[in-house]
Amino acid sequence: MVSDYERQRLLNIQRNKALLTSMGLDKPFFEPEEVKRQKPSKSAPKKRKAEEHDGAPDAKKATRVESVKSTDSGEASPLRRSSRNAGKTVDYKSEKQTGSHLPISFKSGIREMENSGPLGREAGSKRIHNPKTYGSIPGIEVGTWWETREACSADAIHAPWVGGIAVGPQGAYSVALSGGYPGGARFRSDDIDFLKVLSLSDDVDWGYAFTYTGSGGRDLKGTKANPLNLRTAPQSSDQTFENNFNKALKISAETKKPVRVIRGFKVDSPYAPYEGYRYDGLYRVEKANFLHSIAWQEQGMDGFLICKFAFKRLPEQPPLPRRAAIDESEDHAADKDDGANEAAQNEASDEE
DNA sequence: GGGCCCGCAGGG
DNA sequence: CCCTGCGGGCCC
Repeated sequence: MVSDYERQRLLNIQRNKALLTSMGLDKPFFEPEEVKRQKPSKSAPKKRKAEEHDGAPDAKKATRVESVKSTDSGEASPLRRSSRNAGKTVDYKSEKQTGSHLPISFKSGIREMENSGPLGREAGSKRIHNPKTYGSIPGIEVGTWWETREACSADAIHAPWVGGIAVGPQGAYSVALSGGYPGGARFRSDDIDFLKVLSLSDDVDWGYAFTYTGSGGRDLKGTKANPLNLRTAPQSSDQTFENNFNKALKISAETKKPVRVIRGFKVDSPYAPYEGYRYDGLYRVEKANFLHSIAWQEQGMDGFLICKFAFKRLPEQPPLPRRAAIDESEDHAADKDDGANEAAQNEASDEE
């Protein structure tokens, strides 16, 4: 049996899908080579320029993942993981620690190195690049992976440690899909615990297009005597475009400035990394939609209004990595029937 | 797993 | 200076 809240969430998801579809973002508009796998000749090995740097296996110090070191030395690291080996997240974790399957670009970000190759920061975590720039950061390739948001910040990809939107005058510099801000939908589970609030998002992620929830509308302050100072709180008011973060994304939709996108492991999406945070390249805000979906108060009937944004990935970037199909069937079975995912699914399963 | 609380970086 | 924000680590 489905609670009213879950029903509303599913409705919101349908709305978000409709939002993307109405703009033609359900079509396989992205890289043709991603779609037509039947061309065996040219698509296979090179693709990632990341592998050019593969000759430098000198992982001096890993920030935190000490075991991600030179065990991967000579191997040509495949871009995608075989779905055969991908039954469990645990498997991936061990793979990550040996590093055997990871392209170099997945490791470059987690190292603090002196001068070996283009990096976003110096040894002492000092930035060499300014995060307040539109577009890519020199030396940081699409697909670069970090353990923490702090590391993302140090490499100038996404400056805020916590915030999801990096604000600039002509639009957002970058956004983080981190999963910790359900925003668009906070639901009470009637089925399990009457007071339990589930943090389920209604956002749709088709990889090359996705919806994004705005900021605000949550009371993070609490009272003077009892300041909440938490990073999560139930939606307690409407979101508006007066909010600086939302305003920035609205401006992005007007200026069409590119926005750097990182996906975090907490995102409920087949395009989310299993661990850490990954730079997925440049997107554009195609649309800023006011009052698109509804978040529900704990009491129920009073919905809060949410700012929704539609993102589209810019062309001529490396293909997006995608979780193996077997994991997705566990995660959630949504988005099975859209063209974009169909193509990506072929991509994911073609290594069998 | 959940609750608490400490940060930082950025913006006003 | 003040505040916030889709972290992270600690504790239980």
